[in-house]
Amino acid sequence: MELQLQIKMNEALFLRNPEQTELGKKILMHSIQLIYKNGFETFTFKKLAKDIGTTEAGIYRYFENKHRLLLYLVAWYWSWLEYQISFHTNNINDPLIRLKMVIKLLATTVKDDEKTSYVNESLLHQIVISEGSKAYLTKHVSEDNRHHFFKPYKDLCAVIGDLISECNPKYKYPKSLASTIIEMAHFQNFFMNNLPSLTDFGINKDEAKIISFLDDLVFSSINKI
Amino acid sequence: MELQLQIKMNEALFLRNPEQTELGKKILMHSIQLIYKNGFETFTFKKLAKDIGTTEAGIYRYFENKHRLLLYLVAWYWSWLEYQISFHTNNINDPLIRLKMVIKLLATTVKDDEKTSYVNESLLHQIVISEGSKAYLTKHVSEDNRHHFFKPYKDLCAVIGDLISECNPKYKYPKSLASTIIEMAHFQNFFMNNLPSLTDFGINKDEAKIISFLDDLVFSSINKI
DNA sequence: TTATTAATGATAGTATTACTATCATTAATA
DNA sequence: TATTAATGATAGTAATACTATCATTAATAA
Repeated sequence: MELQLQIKMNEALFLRNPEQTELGKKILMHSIQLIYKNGFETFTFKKLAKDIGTTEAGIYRYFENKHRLLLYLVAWYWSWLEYQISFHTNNINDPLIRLKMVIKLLATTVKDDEKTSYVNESLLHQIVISEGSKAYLTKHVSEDNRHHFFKPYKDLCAVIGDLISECNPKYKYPKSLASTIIEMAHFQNFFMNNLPSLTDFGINKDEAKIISFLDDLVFSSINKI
Repeated sequence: MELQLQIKMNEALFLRNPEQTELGKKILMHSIQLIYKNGFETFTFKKLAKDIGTTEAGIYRYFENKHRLLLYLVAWYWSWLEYQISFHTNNINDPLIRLKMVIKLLATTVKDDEKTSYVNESLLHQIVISEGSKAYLTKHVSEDNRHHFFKPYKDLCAVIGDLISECNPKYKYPKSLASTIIEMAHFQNFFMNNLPSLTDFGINKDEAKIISFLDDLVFSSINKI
């Protein structure tokens, strides 16, 4: 069985749909590799063009600028993750077990998904950890929000928030707890690998411990009477 | 009584000590204003120089580049906050009350501190909320860490972690919980003001609710048996 | 008092970044 | 066969991120 997964992206994110052409797919594939390797700050369209074997102008036909490309990649990731969550929590009735699964999916290193040929989810996951917050930590966050560029992130947060409310309808901060889980799944990973003294996982760098921490955090909060 | 507060900064952060000259103090004062106003991305030494009435080269004599200046400002902020914490928790014996005070100090909008003439803590607090993570979310985080540029942040985290352990010696994740509190005090504030659907405080934008959320999160976690 | 040093000002220059514009070529479709 | 869509090739511009040089001024030491 060979499946192909296509994620419907907000069309305002790009000038030309990168998923519909060979060059577009190359832009996605190589930008993920380059940003993963050298970070978003030093990433330029010129370097990307050289890497692909096209010209700078060629890239600009797809994305207005590198920030839009980052928004695209990050939005793609959150959409993909929401799909993963709905896939893996399907048929599980107990919301507590579903929530546990969500935490696991958020905090576990991702393997490359064969269903998406031009996106390496494993690298993209690392990019979202290191660069994801830069998507919204800008002066134009409200404008970008008006364009619905953060919809996949907000949708995911809403899904998790609803799940938390399902576990405990009386819990007062489901959305904030949801965004806390999402952010901390990534920040604790980044800290563990780069500033380990900010975590309790520095010695063996075991992501299972991040999951335990988040489980403890979440279920302590919502299991109270 | 007129006091002057001087924070001892890591000398590797600057080329020439900005606190020791008039121009240096202007650089700190005006960079805070400019970054607050336009964000770190569009902030340049050229604009800063023009704002101050000096030349670009003049700024470069103090800071190697704008990222070092950001590191300086953020490090300054965390040092200042640790001082605030030690000041406000002095004479409080109960670690639970001390921890509550810490959360309050982390999550409360800061007023300008008269004791530091050339740093507007209120604006700096907003900068740390919006730009603080960019200090370490880089490819050179390990190198910067080797230079001890994050020491004030790590020190603060250690102080809070120790306080958590004092509240409950059996709690397994004091450092991770500490970094979670610090980050979330800021992220929930940013979300509340810019992407309110990611929080439960969107309607009235009341930072007291952020404090309640963090209190609930922390004390649920550590008060278990 | 003069000599020396430290800090600043003024100016110039370079490589890179972040784009925009134009025109020719090729491939796909009508 | 004509038309359109996508790409390639090239050029150019303003801004960014620096580095270098030399003159001037202010503070301090001999």
